[in-house]
Order: sequence, then C-alpha cells, then structure tokens
Amino acid sequence: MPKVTEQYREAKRDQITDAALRCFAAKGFGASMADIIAESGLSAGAIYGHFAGKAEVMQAVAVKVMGSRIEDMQSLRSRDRIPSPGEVLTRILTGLSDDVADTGLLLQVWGESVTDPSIRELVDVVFGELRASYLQLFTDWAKSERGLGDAEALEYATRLTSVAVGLGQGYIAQSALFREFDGPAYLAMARELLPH
Amino acid sequence: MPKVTEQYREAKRDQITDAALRCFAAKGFGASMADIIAESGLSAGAIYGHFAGKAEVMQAVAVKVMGSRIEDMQSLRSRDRIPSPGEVLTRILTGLSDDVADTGLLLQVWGESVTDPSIRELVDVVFGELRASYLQLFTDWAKSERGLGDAEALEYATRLTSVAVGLGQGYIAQSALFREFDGPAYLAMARELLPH
DNA sequence: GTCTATAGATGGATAGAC
DNA sequence: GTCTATCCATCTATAGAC
Repeated sequence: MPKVTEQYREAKRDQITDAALRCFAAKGFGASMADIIAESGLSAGAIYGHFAGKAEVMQAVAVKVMGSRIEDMQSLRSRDRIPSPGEVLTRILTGLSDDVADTGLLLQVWGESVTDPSIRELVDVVFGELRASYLQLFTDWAKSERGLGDAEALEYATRLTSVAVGLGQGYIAQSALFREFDGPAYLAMARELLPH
Repeated sequence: MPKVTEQYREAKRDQITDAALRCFAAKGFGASMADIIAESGLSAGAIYGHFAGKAEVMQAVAVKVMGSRIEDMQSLRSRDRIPSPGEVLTRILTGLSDDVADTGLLLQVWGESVTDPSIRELVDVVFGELRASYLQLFTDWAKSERGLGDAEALEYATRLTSVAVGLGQGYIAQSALFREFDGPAYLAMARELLPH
C-alpha cells in the first residue's frame, strides 16, 4: 500500500465531499448522486470507487461541516489566560462566522440526525466534545476568577454549559433562518448576560 | 358549498396530516407517500383528493407543528400582570415541552427551510410572530419594571429578544439532540441569567 | 481507477371504476 | 370522494470496456 496512493485517495475523497457539500447546501440532503457527479466533474464509477454509497458521502460531509468546530475548541483550550464564559462564546461563534456558509448546512445536519442514526452518532460526538471543552474552561474560570471550590465550580460550570451551548445553537439557527440577523449585536447581548 | 362538507374536508385533512406527522417524525421528510397512505389507512386517491401533492402535505404538517407556538404566545400576551423575560421564556418552553414529541420535527422543519422556499416562508412567519410577541412583552416590562423611556425600552427589548429567542432555539435543539437533556435545569439557569 | 451505459428499485402522481 | 391498478420519471448502484 504505497504512500502516494494513500494521499491520492484522501485528495479524491476531498474533491468529492467538497462537491457534495455544495450540492447539499443548495438542494439539501435530497440532492441526488447525479447532482454530485455533475458538480464534481467526475463519474459515477469514480465516486463509487471511493464511497460505498450516498449515505457514506452524507456522513463524510457532516463530519467535515461539524469537524471544524472541534478544531476551534481545541485552539481555545491551549491558551495562556483563562477566558470568561462570554469570551469563550464569542470566540467560538466568531470562528464559526468565518466559514459562514456552514450555518445552513449545520441546521440540515441537526435535522437529519433526528432520523439518521449514523449522523446522529456524529452529532453526539461533536456536541460531546463541545460540552467537554466548555465545561473545562468554565470550571477553570469559576475556580480562578470566582474562587469557588472544585465541587462548586464543577456544579456551576455544568449548569452554565448547557445554557452557553444553547446560546450558540440559537446563534447558528438565527444566522441560518433570519435574513437580517445581526450577529455582533446578539453576541454583545449574550456577553452582557453571561458572567464576565 | 354546504357547511357539512366544509367540516368534513377539514377533518379529512387533519386525519391525513396527523398520519403524515407520525411518518415524518419517524423517517423525516423523506418518508414516502406510500408510508403516509399506509399510516393514514386511506388510499392514494383519497389523499390526492385533499392535497395537491407531497409538498402541500409537508407544508400543512409544518404549519401544524409550528402553529401551536403562536397560540402559546398569544395566550401570554393577554395576561394581567407583566411577566419578566425569564418568566416569558419559561412559559413558552414549558408549553412546548407539553407536546414534547414536536421538538425533533421542529429541527427537521428548520433544516428543511434552508432549501425549501415554501417551508422557509412559513418559518419566517412563525418566528416573525414570536419575535413580535417577545418584543412587546419585553418592552412593556422594561418600561414598567425598569422605568425606561419608550425609546430606551424598545432598544433594550430588541437586543434582549434575539438572545431570548436564541435561548429558546437552544432548548429545542438540545431536547431533540441530547438524550439526557435536563430541561428544567436549563430553564433555571436561563432565568438566572435573564433579567428578572 | 475511471469511464459510459444501464439494470433494478422506488416514488409521486393519475386514470377510471365504483 | 374513494379505491385499485398502473404509468412514468427519477434515483442508486453496478457491469464491463478502457
């Protein structure tokens, strides 16, 4: 199994998922394999050589769309200063807005996860990561900035996490659903409400 | 156009949309007309006698799912005492939890609205109503409980509305996506953060 | 590995009897 | 209005040449 071939496979899968992502963004997950074939400039045979079927393509796209969020989180964890909850939320959602094209697709992924077990599993993993990251950051902050003990800090951070995640989900929903959504204003108000 | 016939049509459409709702909840909007036909106990001909096609059935289901939220809002507006923002949110989401089966479908409706213009329009209308109701309640509250002037109260309520709507969307997303979601804890923390 | 062509299955919608 | 039977379009996936 030569190394060049491995890289090639990776690149080819990327080319296909990129095309699929554009199709899904435009037509939803109902987009056909023919759409993806046309958009990718490849052929049916080429695609089925790299993916077992449409379901696998959908999952790969969902991984790509939600995976970037995990990277954002990890970069936040490895910082020197301890950010406040408001700062954490701002950082995450600002990073999200940079590849803003994603928000509609994120909503579609959530919706699809309700009935598709493999997508559901993926969403579970991503939100699990997200919650864990929030929890750790908030716990650290509660201890160092509020002087809480370990147990109290964890308890407080737990309660805060679900609401912070919810504020993020609300931001994503509104930036996808409301044409005139004012992201910065939302973030400013959220920071005002969150402890800072 | 006799009155009985009108009622009959209404009842028949209800019977069909109820069956469709169960199908969509189980299989998503990808559920086939055959599924809906089987679930409703009717036949293809009967259904196409009441709906122009699958798109119209989908829209009718979406109206039903999101329409209940509007009723909740209106009942809140016609109260004697002015509720605080935290109370408003609690009331809305508690009412939502009562027909809790909806939350997954709501997520599907949002996702579908990204690519389906007719669903999108419906979502716009419902959230428009929702935002307007929040805005009015919050403005009244800011004036009477915080002593703000008309302009300031409106400005404050506007900023608060988008975040409150976001908290609600987060609640809906999490109750659909997280198996172990603790709704009451979420609401308690949200109320703690919102002005009260 | 990739192409073209097509098989095989499914789904939305309609026709015509009752 | 409702039923059964069916047409026709569309879609996923594969077969076989290169």
